[in-house]
Amino acid sequence: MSSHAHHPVLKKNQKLVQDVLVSACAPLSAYSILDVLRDQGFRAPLQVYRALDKLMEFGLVHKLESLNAFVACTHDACEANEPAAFMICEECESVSELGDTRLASHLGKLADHENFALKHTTVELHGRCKNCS
Amino acid sequence: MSSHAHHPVLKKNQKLVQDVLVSACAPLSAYSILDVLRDQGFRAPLQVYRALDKLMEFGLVHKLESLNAFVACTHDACEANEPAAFMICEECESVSELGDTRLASHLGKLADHENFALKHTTVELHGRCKNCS
DNA sequence: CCTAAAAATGTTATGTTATTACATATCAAT
DNA sequence: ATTGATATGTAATAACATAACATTTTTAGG
Ligand SMILES: [Zn+2]
Ligand SMILES: [Zn+2]
Ligand SMILES: [Zn+2]
Ligand SMILES: [Zn+2]
Repeated sequence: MSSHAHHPVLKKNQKLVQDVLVSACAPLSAYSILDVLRDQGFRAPLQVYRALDKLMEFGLVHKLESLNAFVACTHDACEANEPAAFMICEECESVSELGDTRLASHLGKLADHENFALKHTTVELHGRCKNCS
Repeated sequence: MSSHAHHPVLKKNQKLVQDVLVSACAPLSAYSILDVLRDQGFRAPLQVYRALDKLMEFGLVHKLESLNAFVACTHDACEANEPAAFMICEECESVSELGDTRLASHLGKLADHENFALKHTTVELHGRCKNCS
């Protein structure tokens, strides 16, 4: 009974990758995911990357560009190009995803002001989380 | 007669890499820089990466995490952890570096609010620039 | 149901980005 | 000159990502 857009039923590999990311307590590289899924029959990186591409398309997974790693979306699933921000703790590797409307709007204005047609934003904050201070 | 902090004299390799980036009209990967500098005696990636590390430390170069590529700073040289934002055109590959004080302050507040000790920010906006629309 | 097109998967090889490890050279301060 | 710190040279390897092609599964029409 979600009030949100309907997302396609996940295929076998997509579901496996998604489950790994949801269970993880930190962002995982594609190759880490591959290692976890060897028991389930995964053999090659492409199996992971293809699943990740779809999951990102569905807004269920995000890539952290500054880590070359992936996390499950902690919102109900971000819309395709909705800008999110990530706070990444360098101590405990925890990541929290922020859906900050004002940040999104600020970035939108910034782009507008330069006549820049914004398609996608990457916002990643590195530092120390509350627990690690 | 700059009013800014004094930056160290660049070493030979650092100067070579810096010159390549300043001349470039788009972000360059480390391996592209290596190719350009083969004539000047560069042989291995590490020569480039070491120079880049120092240049980034000095605030003279920034890494675009979403491209795995590097650009020369277009400000007088960013302070170590000063947050900058980059607008990256997916059509012409041009990059413009924005020093937006309000964005920086907004990200600072966002972090404070979560008791997050902010060390470094990555803000990269992808889309189409003014000229390409 | 049958079939054709589209999407997903399997597999191998390769391309691209970044670091480890260790040797040598240069520089700066006693 | 001696010493310690920084910078450089080089080879090998690790880590991240895609190309190309074959096969299977899913989906939608007839
Ligand atoms: Zn999300
Ligand atoms: Zn932490
Ligand atoms: Zn800068
Ligand atoms: Zn452009």
